[in-house]
Amino acid sequence: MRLSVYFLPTLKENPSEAQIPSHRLMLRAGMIQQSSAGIYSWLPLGHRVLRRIEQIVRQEMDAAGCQEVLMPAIQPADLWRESGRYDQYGEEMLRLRDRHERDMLFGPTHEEVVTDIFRRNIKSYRDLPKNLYQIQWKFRDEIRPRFGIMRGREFYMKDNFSFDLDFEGAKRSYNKMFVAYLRTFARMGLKAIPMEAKSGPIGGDMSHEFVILAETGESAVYCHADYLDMDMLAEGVDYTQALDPIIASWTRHYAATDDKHEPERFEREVPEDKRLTTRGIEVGHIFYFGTKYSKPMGATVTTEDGREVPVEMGSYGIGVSRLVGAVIEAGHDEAGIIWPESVAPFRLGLINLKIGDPACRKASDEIYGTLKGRDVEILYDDRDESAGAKFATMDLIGLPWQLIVGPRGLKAGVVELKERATDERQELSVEAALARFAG
RNA sequence: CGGAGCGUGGCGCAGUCUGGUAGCGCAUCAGUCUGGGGGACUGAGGGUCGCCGGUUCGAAUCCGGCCGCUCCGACCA
Repeated sequence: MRLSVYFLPTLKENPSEAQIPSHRLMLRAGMIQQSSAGIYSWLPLGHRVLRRIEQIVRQEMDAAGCQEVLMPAIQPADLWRESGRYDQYGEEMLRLRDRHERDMLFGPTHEEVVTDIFRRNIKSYRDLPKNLYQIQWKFRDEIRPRFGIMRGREFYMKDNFSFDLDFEGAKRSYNKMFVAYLRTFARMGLKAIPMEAKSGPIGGDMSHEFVILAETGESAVYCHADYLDMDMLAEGVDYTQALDPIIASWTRHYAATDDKHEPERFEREVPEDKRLTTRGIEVGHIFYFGTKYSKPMGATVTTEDGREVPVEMGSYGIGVSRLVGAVIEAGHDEAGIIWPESVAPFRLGLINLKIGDPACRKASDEIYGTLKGRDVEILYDDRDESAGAKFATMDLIGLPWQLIVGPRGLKAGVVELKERATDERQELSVEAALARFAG
């Protein structure tokens, strides 16, 4: 992509409403634009990141044996009356009425819809387990949206639902999601720590929130510092193998969010020098809820011995749009964003320092043409701007690599490669640079 | 929802107290010089001062109502 034609409305100054780095930088880097309170448009750069994160989530869901569906955003109120949640769900639910005076709602979540799909199609234990997921926009009319897309009213979410015959099966599904989440966040370069969370109506220990530690996070968290040093499981996982050892190692220490925190237990179980009290960003939540919806909605299956039982369910959510902010909170400096390669909007930024110089132009065009031809995601700053402006823009949008073509270097037959995260620079020939990225 | 603020060219702000020609920086456009960290100069365009009503000879400024947005708290991916 040539920057001269790319829609990238960057800001030099900090917008006054943005309080936290991710919000500030997303606005300054032209990734998002507010439409109304808690509702944003995603501009090209932001949209690319959103898509990349979405794709990682999708791949890991698929790898864990989930199947993608897409449920309606607008749901009938009757379904919610069946589960008993229509009256119970508060003002966060956006309620609508269609032209026939039917009560509708913009889905804040999809347990009812997915349970309805299940009950209409699955009747036998032989069709279990099943695990369906979707990635789509939700709307929750939050009292106070804030921090840009971190707490929007409209947000992009992956949610999935497991269906099993019995508790043992449900636990297996839960564990799969637990591991899938560890992998998903690790691939984005995030340290997400599974923390005990409010367990809801069923009780037990089958509810975890995955939390990125960050001072700007919304919730207070308490955990054992050793979690920070643990390998985030970047290598492959065989979901047919027992997952208990992985679960065990990730639950062996104390880690809890504010509403589940037990100070006495924290002090008893965690040595003083290992007690970490900080704040965190919740990016995922996994949850076992048994027959809470299947029972009232009549989602039953027939067992091997002919009994009819409500299906055991769990639900699992990842805040996809929130992750964009979380990745920025985890990776930025004074100059701007620092993307991990896995989610970067482009892998490489090419800077032609001197537009008026024929040699610079020729070398830059050649590099751009070659890499683009080999499907390298490259953003080429071919604007007629000063060198400083180009450096500033490139640092702001945070692409992992910058390839700098200037008259000084070209005279010596080299271009400069800069790594955004470390600011390490090396000079190399054009050929070497091409090989480095097209190889 | 309780508390606190803000709304003036695209962005950041001044002007409002004390009514009287709408202003600054950045951005934009044209041109020239530049070109290794948001460069310089010259010129230009762009604003019903959130909306409605009131007071007044005259309202960005005073009064009333409404709308929008932000921040702090209780809820949430």
